[in-house]
Amino acid sequence: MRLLIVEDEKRLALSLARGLTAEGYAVDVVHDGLEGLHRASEGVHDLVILDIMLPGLNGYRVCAALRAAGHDVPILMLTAKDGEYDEAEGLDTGADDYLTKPFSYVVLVARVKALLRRRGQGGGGSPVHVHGDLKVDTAARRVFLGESEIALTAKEFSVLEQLVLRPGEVVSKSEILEHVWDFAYDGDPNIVEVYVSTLRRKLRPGLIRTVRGAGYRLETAP
Amino acid sequence: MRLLIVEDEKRLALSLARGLTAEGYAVDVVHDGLEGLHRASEGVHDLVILDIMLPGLNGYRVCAALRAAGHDVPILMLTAKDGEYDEAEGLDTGADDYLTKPFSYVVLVARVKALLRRRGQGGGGSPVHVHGDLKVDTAARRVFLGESEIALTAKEFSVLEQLVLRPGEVVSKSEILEHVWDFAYDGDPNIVEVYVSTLRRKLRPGLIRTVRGAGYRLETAP
DNA sequence: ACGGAGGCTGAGAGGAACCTGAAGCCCCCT
DNA sequence: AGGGGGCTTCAGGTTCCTCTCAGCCTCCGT
Repeated sequence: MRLLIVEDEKRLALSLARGLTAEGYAVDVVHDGLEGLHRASEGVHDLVILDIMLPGLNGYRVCAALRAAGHDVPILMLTAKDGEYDEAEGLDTGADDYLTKPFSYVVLVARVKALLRRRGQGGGGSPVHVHGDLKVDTAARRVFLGESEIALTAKEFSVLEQLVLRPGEVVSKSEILEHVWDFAYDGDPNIVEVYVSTLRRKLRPGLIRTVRGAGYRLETAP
Repeated sequence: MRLLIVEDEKRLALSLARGLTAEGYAVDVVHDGLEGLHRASEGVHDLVILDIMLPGLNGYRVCAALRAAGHDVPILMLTAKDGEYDEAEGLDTGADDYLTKPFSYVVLVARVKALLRRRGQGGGGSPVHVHGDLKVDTAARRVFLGESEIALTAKEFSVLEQLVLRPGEVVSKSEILEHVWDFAYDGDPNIVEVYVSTLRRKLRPGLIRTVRGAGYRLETAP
C-alpha cells in the first residue's frame, strides 16, 4: 500500500510521512504541486494526500488535472482552516475526502484507512500492537500489561500509541506533540514529559526510555 | 457486496459512503448522472443509490436508461422533500424503492438491506448479534437480556445497535450521531448521552462503558 | 567538581466531559 | 379533545482530566 503526500510545509509533511510509515504504508513525499502531479500520474500510488495551498500548482488544479487524465486514485485534501478555501470546491474537483487544518493525527489515519477500505483493498494492519508483555488495542482503546488491564486517560493513551507505533525507534517530543495535540498546539511542550511521567508510573519504570536531546523510545525486550 | 452512490451533494455522498463502508459494503461514488449511468452499466454493482436531482442527467432518466438497457440492478431513489419530484414517477421508471430527504441512516441501511435481501442474495451478515447474555436481533428489532425481552424504543434500539455492531470497540459519540440521527442533525449532541443513560437503566449498568474523551464501548464478557 | 541545560514529577486550579432528572413538544391513538 | 409515549432540550451537579508551574534531579561538558 503506497501513499503520496503533496505538502509544502516540510515539518508537517515529515510528520505525516513518519506516522504513516509507522502504520505500515510506503510513503513518498513531494513539496510542490507540479511534481505532485507528475508523481501521482505514474499511477503507482494507492492514495494521494494533497494540500491545497502549494507552490507551483495548487491542490485543486492538481486534483482536477489528475481526474481529467482519467486517474481515479483516492485523493484526501488538506485545507486550511481560514475558510478561504471551500471544502465543496475541493470535492467538486474530484477529491474523495477532505480534512481541515489543524487536524489530529488520529483523525488523519482514520480517514486514510477509510478511503483505502472504500476502494475495497483492506485498510492495512491489525489495530492491536503487541510489544513484549505490553498489548495496546487501538480499536478498543485498551492497554494490557501481562494479564492486567491498565486504565489510561485519553491523552495518556494517545501518547503511548505514538510510541507503540514505532517500537524501538526514538520518537521526538515535538512529534508526539504534533500527533497527540493539534499541529498548531502552542502550550508548554513540557506537557509531553508530564504524560510520559504518568505513563511510566502506571505501566512500568524503564519501559519508556529517555534519549536525551532526542526523545523517547519504547524499550524492546528486557 | 458492492454499491454505487450517484449523488451530487458532496457532503451527503461522503457521509453515505462512510456509513455504508462501515457496514461492510464496498462503495463507489459518482457525482453526476451521466457518469452514474456509465458506472452502473458496467454491471458490477449489487445496488444503486440514485439521487433524483443531478447535474447532467437526472435520476429518472438514468433509471429509465438502465432499465431500457436491460439492467435489473436494484435501484434506491433519493428524492427531495419538497414534493416537486414525485415518488410515483420514480417507481414508474423502474426504481425499486425510494427515500425522501432528509432521512436517517438507520432507515437507509434498512432499505438497502431489504433490497439486497429481496434479490435473494442475503443482506450481509447475521442479523442476530449475541454478546454475553445480550441478544440483539436487528431484523426483528428485539433485544433480550438472559431470558427476558427488553422493550426498547426505536432510537434506543438504534443506539444500541451501533454499539453491538462493533462489540468491544470504542464507538464515538459523533459516529453514533451520524448513524442514528439525520446526517444533517444539528441539535444537542448530548442526546447520545441521554440515550446511553436510559439504555443503561433498561439493560444493566456496566454493560455500556464510557471511555472518556473517546466514546462508548460495549463491555466484553466478564 | 561545578554549572547549566535538559528532564522529572508532585500539587492544584480550572474546566471539560459526562450523567441524569425534569419539562416541553409533537405525534398518534383512543 | 384528551392522554400517553417517545423524542429532545436544558440545566445542575459530579467526576476526573488536562495543563501549568515550580522546584528538584540527572547528565554532560568544562
